[in-house]
Amino acid sequence: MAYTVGQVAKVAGVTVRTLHHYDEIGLLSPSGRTSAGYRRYDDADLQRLQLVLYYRELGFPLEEITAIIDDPAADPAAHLRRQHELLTVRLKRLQEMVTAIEFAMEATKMNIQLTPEERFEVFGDFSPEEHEAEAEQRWGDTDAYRESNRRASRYGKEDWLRIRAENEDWGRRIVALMAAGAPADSAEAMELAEEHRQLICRWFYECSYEMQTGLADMYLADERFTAHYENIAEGLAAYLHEAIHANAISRA
Amino acid sequence: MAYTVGQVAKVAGVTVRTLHHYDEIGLLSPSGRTSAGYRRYDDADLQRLQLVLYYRELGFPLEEITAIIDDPAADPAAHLRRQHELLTVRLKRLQEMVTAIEFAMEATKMNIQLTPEERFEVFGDFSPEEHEAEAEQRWGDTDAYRESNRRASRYGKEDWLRIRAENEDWGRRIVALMAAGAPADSAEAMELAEEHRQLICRWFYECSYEMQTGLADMYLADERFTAHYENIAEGLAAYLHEAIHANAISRA
DNA sequence: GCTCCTGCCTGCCGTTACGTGAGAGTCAAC
DNA sequence: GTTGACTCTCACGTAACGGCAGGCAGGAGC
Repeated sequence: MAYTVGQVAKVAGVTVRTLHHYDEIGLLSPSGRTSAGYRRYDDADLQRLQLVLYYRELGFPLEEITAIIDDPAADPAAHLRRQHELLTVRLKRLQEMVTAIEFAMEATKMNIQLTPEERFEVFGDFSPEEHEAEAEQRWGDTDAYRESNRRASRYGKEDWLRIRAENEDWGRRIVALMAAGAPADSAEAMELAEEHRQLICRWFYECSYEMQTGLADMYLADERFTAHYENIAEGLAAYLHEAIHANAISRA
Repeated sequence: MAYTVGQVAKVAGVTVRTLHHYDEIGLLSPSGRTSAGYRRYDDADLQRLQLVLYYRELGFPLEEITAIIDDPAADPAAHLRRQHELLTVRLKRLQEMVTAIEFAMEATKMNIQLTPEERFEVFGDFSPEEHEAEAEQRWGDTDAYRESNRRASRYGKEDWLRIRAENEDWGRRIVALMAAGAPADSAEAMELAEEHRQLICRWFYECSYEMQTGLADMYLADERFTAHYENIAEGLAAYLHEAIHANAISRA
């Protein structure tokens, strides 16, 4: 099968100019021409173009792509493996960025200031080791946050006022309970932990017990989140942490 | 806190030249200068830079970024939500590419020719509807394939010969069994289905029963994969399909 | 006071991967 | 046999910097 520039451009989702350019620089020269000088691409050309586009999407400069593809030591399967590897690396990077954004979202929701280093953690010298497992742990599942923001983006001023009111009401009650001396694993405290979870469920995302305990751990582990709760009442961070864990265990 | 260009560049992971450029085009002008003309960036500038870098990473042209950031209707939270959305879109796109590569890998492993359309499916007018659920279903879990190729990339010629031998041995036995008239849900057929799964486990990736049934479905649904098995023996695709399903049910 | 080294400044030209016409020939169809 | 869609080859334009030149700034050590 032979194709014209236009046809190739259409099926591959690139412009004719791009194909001209690739011809110019010798990255992808059509295997033939018609008598009138029209470019004719065949199946092998398409295969090559596919490789080119994948490597391009992966951010390689065209010159390098030429070298990679013309490398006689690399068979098609090797290219696929290589691209697959590179893709998964990029995937990871993107997931890191998503996590960073989610972290920032949670932080601003709590009125927490980020340090410059944290702000650019994901850009600067990214330390892959640390993020690898931690990032996934930190929020449990990113689908949840996706859902959260899909919902949150639709809330108006009224909704936010209502959320705040519910939240403050809950805050007052847990502070009162703690002040009254009820242990964190008492039925009342656990009930308030359950309310905390359901509040998240109702307004933001489906929050499992597992995810809630993850949040609880973060409230203690990250001092800025700790500070948020300690600001409300001394000892609240630890109290809430224990109540959430106790509740999760009892419901399991 | 005030920072010099060099400090900002270092913490943000960009070059000094880039900051100069952003200043030139008015995208990010430092809030002040020293008496000697040195640029002085403050925390607000850093915050703005963070926004810039995120949008840049998302592929926006700088001019557009200027417009987006200077939009008075968008508060910080709105930016975070927006970036989060964009990121998840990109994430999905990347995952699609990974799936496409995996599809191509499986196809070449089976010596199956791809049509031009399939080749560029992921590039051309991507139809989001179709891929959304299907892509995830097709391979069950992409972690598996990641593992597969991490391992496969380390195999040498000897390994491949061995894999081929094991595979052909298995092929001969299932063909013989089918020819002997043993039903697909017989203990012997199910045992060979189990071997099929363990062959994948041993050489490529941890293949759960669920994933194996996914593969089995594809062997029937995609006629090129069907053809592969039908080439070995008539009715083998369906036979294997049923055996795999029967085996999966009995082990559940 | 002088030197040295590092960091910062402002031009200004180079580069990559195309975009965007201009002007002209080509091809299938009506 | 002319229209309209498609193709060709120059050729200049562009975005987002990279890289270098030539020249101050400022603290450290002598």
